[in-house]
Amino acid sequence: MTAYTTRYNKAKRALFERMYSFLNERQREAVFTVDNPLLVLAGAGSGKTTVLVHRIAFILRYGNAYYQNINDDITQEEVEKLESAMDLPLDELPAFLDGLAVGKCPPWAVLSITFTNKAAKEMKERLIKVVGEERGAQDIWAGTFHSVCVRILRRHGIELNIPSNFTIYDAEDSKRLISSIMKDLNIDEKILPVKMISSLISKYKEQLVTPEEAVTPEKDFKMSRILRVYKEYERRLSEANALDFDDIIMKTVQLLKTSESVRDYYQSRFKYVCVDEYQDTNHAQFELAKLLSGKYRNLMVVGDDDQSIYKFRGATIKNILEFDTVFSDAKTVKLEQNYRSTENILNAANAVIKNNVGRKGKNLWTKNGKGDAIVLKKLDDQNAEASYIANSILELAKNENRKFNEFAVLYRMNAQSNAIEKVLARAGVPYRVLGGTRFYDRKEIKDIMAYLCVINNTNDNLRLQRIINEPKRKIGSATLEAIADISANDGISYFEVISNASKYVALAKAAPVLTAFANLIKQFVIISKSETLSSLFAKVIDMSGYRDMLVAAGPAEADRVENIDELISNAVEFENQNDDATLQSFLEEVSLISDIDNYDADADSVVLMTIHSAKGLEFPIVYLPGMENGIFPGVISMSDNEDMEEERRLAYVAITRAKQKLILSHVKERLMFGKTQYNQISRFITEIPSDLLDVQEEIRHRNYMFESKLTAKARREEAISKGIGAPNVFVGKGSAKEKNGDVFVAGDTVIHPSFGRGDVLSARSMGRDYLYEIAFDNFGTKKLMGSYAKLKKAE
DNA sequence: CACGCTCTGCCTGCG
DNA sequence: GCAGAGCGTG
Repeated sequence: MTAYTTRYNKAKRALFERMYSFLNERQREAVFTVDNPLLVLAGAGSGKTTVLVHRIAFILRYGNAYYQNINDDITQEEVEKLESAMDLPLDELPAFLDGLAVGKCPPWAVLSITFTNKAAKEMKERLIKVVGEERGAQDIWAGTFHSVCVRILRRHGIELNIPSNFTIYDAEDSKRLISSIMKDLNIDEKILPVKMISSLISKYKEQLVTPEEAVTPEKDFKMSRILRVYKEYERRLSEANALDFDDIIMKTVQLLKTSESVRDYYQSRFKYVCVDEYQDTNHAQFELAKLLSGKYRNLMVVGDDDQSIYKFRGATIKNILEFDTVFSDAKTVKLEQNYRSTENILNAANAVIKNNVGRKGKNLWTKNGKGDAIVLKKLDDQNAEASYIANSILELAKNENRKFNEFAVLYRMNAQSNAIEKVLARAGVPYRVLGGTRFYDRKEIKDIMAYLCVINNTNDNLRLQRIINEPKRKIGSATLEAIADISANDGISYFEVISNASKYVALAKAAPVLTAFANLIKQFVIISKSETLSSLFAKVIDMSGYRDMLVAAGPAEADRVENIDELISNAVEFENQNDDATLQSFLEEVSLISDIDNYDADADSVVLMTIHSAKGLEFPIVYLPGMENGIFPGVISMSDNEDMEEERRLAYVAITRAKQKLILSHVKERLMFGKTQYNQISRFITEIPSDLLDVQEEIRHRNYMFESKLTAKARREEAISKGIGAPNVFVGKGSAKEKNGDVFVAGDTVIHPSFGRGDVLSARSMGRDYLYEIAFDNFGTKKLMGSYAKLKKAE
């Protein structure tokens, strides 16, 4: 080693630091730390995704070039060449540094795991930008925990006796299954609620505990019954060739633990593993990450213990708090500079979160300047609160020339959205609601999906049971019980039983209808093999009689008809986007998507969602209604200290979503679940130093709905001038829709053929139609679908 | 077996 | 305030 070697290594680092001068020092450290376990504690808005993306790009291009010292003999000439490179133009540096790469890694050897599809998609897009397609950005495995595991299980699950065409049961399916098991085992749902059992089973699976491994105190009667349900639940899942969401992780862990060849395959493949939102991982996910990175041990986890808000579904903050104990050679990097919010907003967030005991401790700071004071508004009731938000949005849109997509209204629970939605509609503010009932959770969609699941996998007894009498086919509970008995005795699926219904004495009476149903499904199976997805969907909807059933129900079910049609358009879309649009791949994609994945930040409308859904997002202006004890923090968490800390972390997440303005509000009385509550101001507000707050009160002691200084006509014109046209954009799948007939907005006066004159209170886009709430002069307020109502404009 | 009535319970929710 | 489950009746 010559004297030049030290100088050489130093110059090399200086060059990399220069190349990454757009990052701060902490961020650079995380990017350059490539080998061994790494924990990045990334505060809200600290550029965590930037670090993840650039670190992967760095690994692919330069390997461990920054920290790997050169020990060979270095000549004076070589040192000087390196040192003079400091004068190179910045855009020539990356190519120059290629010569210094050490142990760079192929893209397919990098695995990046996130929680949501949205995060995975964003990650992929940014990788393509930074890494570039020519460097194989496409080949990086970037997916959610579930998509990664499903991929592994489809390919290797057979080693655990999981056939590759398994179906996935969502939370509702799994509750139905539990409920039917409890009936069979004669367990009273009033003593042991389904909800409780399902969450216990989920907890076991998150802890990787099988029913056999679960230990119960001898005399614990309840526990022993729960375990009996768990055992039977497992049996029926495997009989139906189905996995629930927890299984997807648990079985993958089991597979990696038991099969040496599968474990070797993945461990040798993944040289680098990154896990985002690590604070949200549960025990099973921790084991999975540990297993997948088990050979090279280059596991990087990124998270923020202060943003851990999913304890209730099994996330354990322990994973992050104990990371450096489990991996004793782990390095920890803290990102505390915030690039998102103003100082006032950050100070408020810091002041709230510092009341938590169980945390690593971090203090966010920013160079963004103080910014506006945080507004704290007190109002009469939830309607006044909603009106205030609507007025405030219109005012800021006008005075500060804000676009509607700069605003977000974040609430603790979905039930709060109703009052706000109504008023926004009246005020002509375009908005979208995320969350609540997902498109694929709607009954009619789940029914049609159940048909498709049975067509794909006739062993799926649960889905078969769901649709066998939907629409009505005169197959009642007595027949179903007989089918279940035969199925259990002969060890064959429900479908096999009904296919041979005439063979069984117990089914003699129902045999004709059962055979007809079995033939219908068999026909669908044939169609599924010869025709396109969309044509299969259309035939299922029509030939099953499902559409006729809805149409016969009249206008009340009009929106359901729209939804099943929307499902067909989704199939068409899916065909356009995928070369191999099989039924199996469609079902899989659908079972792994969520609403937030459809959030489109570019659409110009105010967005309403829960604080949970908003994690990872940011908005210039954020409203937080319902800052009241009993709402936020929620009533259930008020008695438990750990739950209270989770609520406080949720408050921290909520506050740190805001970039420029934060508006908190609370009300004197609130109508909720049909009851009036009188809540005190949220304890989290009292934790914010008062000098950060601009306290305003607007108490009128009277019932109060949206009042605008603008007339309905002026509001509408304003809305149209802003390019909104029709007032609201519907939830969920956001494809542009053709509307038939005249379209009305809140404030219009219309004539209905039988109800006469009325005023449109709200208009809501539903599929290709509109749902109007109309106050008729003589018939009261009614909700009508535009295409059925035959409305005419009055004037 | 289907329909309509009453009763209940309801936070947050990844995939 | 609303949806889904349970129950009684035709």
